Amino acid sequence: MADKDQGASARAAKPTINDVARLAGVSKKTVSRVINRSPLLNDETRERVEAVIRQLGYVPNPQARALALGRNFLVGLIHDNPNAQMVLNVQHGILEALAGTDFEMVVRPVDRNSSMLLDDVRAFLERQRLFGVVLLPPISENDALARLCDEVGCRYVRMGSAQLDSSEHMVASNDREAVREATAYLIQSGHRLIGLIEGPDGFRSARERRLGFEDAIKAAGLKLARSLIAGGNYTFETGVTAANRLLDLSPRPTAIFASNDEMAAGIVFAARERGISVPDDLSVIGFDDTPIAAHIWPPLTTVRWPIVSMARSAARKLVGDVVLPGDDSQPSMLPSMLVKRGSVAPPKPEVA
Amino acid sequence: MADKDQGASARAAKPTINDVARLAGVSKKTVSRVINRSPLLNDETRERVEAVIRQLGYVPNPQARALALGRNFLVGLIHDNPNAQMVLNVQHGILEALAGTDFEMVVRPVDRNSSMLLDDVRAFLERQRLFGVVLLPPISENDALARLCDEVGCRYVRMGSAQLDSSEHMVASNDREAVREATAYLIQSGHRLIGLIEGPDGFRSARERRLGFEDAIKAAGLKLARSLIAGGNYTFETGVTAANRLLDLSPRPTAIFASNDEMAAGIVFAARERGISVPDDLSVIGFDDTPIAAHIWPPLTTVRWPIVSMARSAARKLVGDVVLPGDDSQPSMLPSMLVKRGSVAPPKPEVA
DNA sequence: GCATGGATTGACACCGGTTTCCGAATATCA
DNA sequence: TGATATTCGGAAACCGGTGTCAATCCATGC
Repeated sequence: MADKDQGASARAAKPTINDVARLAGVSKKTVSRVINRSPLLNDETRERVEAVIRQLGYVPNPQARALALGRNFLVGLIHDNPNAQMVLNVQHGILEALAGTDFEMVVRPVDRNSSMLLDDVRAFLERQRLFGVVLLPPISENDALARLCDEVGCRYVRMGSAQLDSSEHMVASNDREAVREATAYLIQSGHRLIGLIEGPDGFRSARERRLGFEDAIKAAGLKLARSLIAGGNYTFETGVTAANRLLDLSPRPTAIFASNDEMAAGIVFAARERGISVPDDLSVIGFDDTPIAAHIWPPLTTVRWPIVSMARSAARKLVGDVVLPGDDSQPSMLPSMLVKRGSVAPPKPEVA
Repeated sequence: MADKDQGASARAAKPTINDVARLAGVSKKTVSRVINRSPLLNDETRERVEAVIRQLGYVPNPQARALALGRNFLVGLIHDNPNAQMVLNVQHGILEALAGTDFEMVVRPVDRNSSMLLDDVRAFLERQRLFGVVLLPPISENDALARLCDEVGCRYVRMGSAQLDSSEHMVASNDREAVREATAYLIQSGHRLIGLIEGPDGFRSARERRLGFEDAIKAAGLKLARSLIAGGNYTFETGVTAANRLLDLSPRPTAIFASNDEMAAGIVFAARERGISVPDDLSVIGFDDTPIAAHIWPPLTTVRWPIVSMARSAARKLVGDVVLPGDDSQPSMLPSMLVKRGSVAPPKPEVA
């Protein structure tokens, strides 16, 4: 009751498909064919209708299309906020891929630890009838979630650090190889006692990065000491804590690889508190190449994770069929690369 | 052509309003009344229908409702990525306010400098027929954008650093007063030569913060030296550049206030490069209280900007009428507060 | 000149809700 | 008990597109 006048009288009513049809002297269906780029359509008719569309400034109503088609034009981004910069980068990547299409992006943060996770997501997907979703790590590593998407008939693409689904449903980076390379770089710089701050249990990225680390250590014939591996949580604070544990060791490691930049920044923070100089007394390498990596002192040598490209690729995989039929060429694997900055130096002679 | 079987046969068809009506032995209209909480409805009937809804797990189709009602259930977030953490905080605030309602959030980054800005946004709003939008600073300071929203009949709420629209359309913080307080704190600590790195021209937040700075300087009877004010761009890099300019002065300022944390981090970075100790040789205060403020060394004294609360309030203002009719109680002004950490100390005697 | 057939086009039902209009049922009241 | 007011429920139209299927048109072949 008590309807509000939203100023409808002030602005012209939006033209509908019927208006276009009437002015062009064709049927609704034909206009619909023009909109949907149907190939079985006379060029002359198409042009006439398009002229009317331009003249009227007609825009098809997405809600009506969504209802008729049984699905809307929304791509969901489901994430368990791992890191603000990363989430925003992903949003940009997705929107880049969606630009110029009819699709929009809706964002859905979820709580990884909630017992309601699957129910929440199911309700979200069923209610909104999304066209598809992009799943961000770490939540993308949850197989139950992928199965749920299948079950409710929602397309999905998972982003992650390893190929944990068919290439149709996956965009991955090669974390293991990239970390092997980063660690090899430390070894090549002369380090022999190298610490690792790994990510949380159950994270695929943590596992892949740890495996890469181990690959390099083994390949160099070094000993893989259990004590040189500390656990972290991908947060700055746990980076500080883990770094303190490693820096208490004797002999002390001369270099530490952290599974992400936040924790690497924590190492630098902890080192500074103890008067340990980075990189003179301690070399540090992180992972991700978030802005913090370039903004702390010294600038962090890190592995650049191609998150924007991955997101773009993921979104294209989702809507590719519709936008560019037959374009199945989105890559499923994008390489991570070592970025050398100022946090790595050869170890001091007396330590080595 | 070439329809794909999306596994429809595998999952049960979704119940429609007709199924509910049949099972409850009532008409569609009655079910619709239950869904829309119509007051003219027998309690007994309502309960019976609700029981069936629960039993069937019925969820009204948002696309159909959107079509019938002429508006959808989407709240847009329009931003010109000022800072990842801030954008994500705003997303969380909005989604908090929207949780439990039928609304979803769609995100729309725009380019402040694009000549197509207004056309892009207009196309977006007209196409999607959004229920409403939240405008983030700095783009929220664009009056033309607000007028555009009015024009296309889209509700809007602007977030910002000053009350630049009616309270119905605005959620603001009191930046000027908060910065006055922060600067007064520096003066009270003994500083007399205080630098300012301000935000870019044309940003309302930059202006408000500068005014607060000037308020405090004048109130203390200090001289407002033009040379002590440097311009920045709200980025880390310009913070470094501006800090270098100020630190080249002789006599050198003993404290610097930066209009945001990124630039304040740039000051700390520049100081470290020059061997100037923070806070012993230089005190620094930032603004925003982003995570970087707590994660650099020393932890940054800063002004906490209540961005999450502002976003929540903004979203509630938008959908409040629908969700809680008559709830007009969302605040339009939320206070910023000084957070004291480790980057401020009294100036050294010989410098003072 | 007429049948054949591919290329175009249009009529109509339908997606799943909301709303209008009106008849029916219940409650209140004389 | 009958009349009137009030509330509730049902049929059908409508929101603005899309799918199905048949009709129409024109060129070609005999």
